[in-house]
Amino acid sequence: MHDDAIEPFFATLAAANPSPQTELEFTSVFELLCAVLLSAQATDAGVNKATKRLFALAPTPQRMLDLGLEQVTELIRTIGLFRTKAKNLVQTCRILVEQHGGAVPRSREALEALPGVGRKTANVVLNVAFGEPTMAVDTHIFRVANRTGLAPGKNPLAVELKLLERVPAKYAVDAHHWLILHGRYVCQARRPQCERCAVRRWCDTAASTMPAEG
DNA sequence: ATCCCGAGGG
DNA sequence: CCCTCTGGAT
Repeated sequence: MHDDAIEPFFATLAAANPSPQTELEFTSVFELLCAVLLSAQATDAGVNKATKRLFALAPTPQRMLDLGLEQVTELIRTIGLFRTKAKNLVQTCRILVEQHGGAVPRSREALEALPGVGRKTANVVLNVAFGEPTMAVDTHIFRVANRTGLAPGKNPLAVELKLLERVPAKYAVDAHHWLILHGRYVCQARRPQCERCAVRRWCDTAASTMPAEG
């Protein structure tokens, strides 16, 4: 993708969706952290079903500790990787209570020190909860960035760094949501919906495989 | 590089 | 059946 295409690319996504948001359901920063931790290799819809049950009984770190690992495991059983995630959730709650006064820390370093929280999860929390212009490169963003030529890279970190240097500052906070939603509903993994893609005129892949518009 | 791991869609 | 879903730890 040419440098000159980046501004209109994001302007088009912005016009179609002025205030993009996560589709994860939460009512506090703690719940956001839990939902994002659970969302690894899982759909938002699936996570929302589980967190509806989980947050009803454990809306705070202390309440989740009181609930215990067995109960937490049962409540999130419908999500993939549920055993690992349950352990990570409970242990994360323990650290929040013992080291952060029951609050979610605001630094990348403290977030990534939580079990089950890596760079991508920390980036989501920093962006959604604290408004920082981070690029949380998930499966969607990795695919869209490479396919379109917006920010090609062989691994998520390489894509993230290229996005940070290439996305205009005015779009930096919302960019990660635009790219996710675009990947989820239009630029899908299996069958990309190029026919109804608003930004195909700037896309490397669509340009090489589809006729020019006329 | 490999493991974890259920739900939903094609 | 197969692939995909806002990955992280080893």
